[in-house]
Amino acid sequence: MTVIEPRFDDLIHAPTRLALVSLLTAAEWADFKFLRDQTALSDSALSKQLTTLEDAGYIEIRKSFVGKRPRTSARLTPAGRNAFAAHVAALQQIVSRAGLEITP
Amino acid sequence: MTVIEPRFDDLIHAPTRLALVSLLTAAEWADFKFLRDQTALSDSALSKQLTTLEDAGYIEIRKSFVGKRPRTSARLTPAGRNAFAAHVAALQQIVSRAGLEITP
DNA sequence: CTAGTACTTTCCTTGTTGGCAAGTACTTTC
DNA sequence: GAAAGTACTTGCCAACAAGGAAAGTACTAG
Repeated sequence: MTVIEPRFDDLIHAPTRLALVSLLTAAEWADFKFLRDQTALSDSALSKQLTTLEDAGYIEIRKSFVGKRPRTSARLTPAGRNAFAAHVAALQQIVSRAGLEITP
Repeated sequence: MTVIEPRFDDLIHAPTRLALVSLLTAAEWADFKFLRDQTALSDSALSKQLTTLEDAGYIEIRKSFVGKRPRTSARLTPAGRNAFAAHVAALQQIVSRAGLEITP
């Protein structure tokens, strides 16, 4: 059992990328359209954010074909999954410092 | 028992203000120096952020004197406390959608 | 050959942040 | 009593991030 050390990550913290990464933790490969619809981002905005996350090493992008149509999918890399978990731990620390109860 | 409806708050989400507000939830009145030291912000940056939070109605600023020296303190308003709780609930929703557990 | 799909890239405008420096209002020190 | 220090506040500015619009790429479909 590995201990996740809290680490606040500015790249992940930004609202749009937080949403993206959280969507990706749930799924394996998620495709462009799905991410665009879930996040309500424009094609160009999504494309840019995916590139940013890819450059950071947090996601992997796969380009395949479905029939003859191109399909772009993304999934978290282990590094991305880790960074997200570490960021969540950091948020948790902030929140618990605040003395708020969290009851799901 | 009041139910807190999740509401993502961009004003609170920004890293510096998230830190500030979380510090304020723990304390009653917190003074300028304390907040500046805990957040590692410059005087000017802190002053501006406090004004931003005050304008939003999230904090209250009190100016008093300790001996002959001025002392600026801040505390959350009920609205601020609520907004923070609602934002935390929103974050929780994002995180839980990701299938990660939060245990305080 | 024109239109459409599925993105990507460039250009540009807008908004946010923090640094730096000057300002305010006193108080303390030399 | 002039200069320096405390405790902030405000104005100006440069850096950067983010998204819209539109053109570009690379095919496929009609």
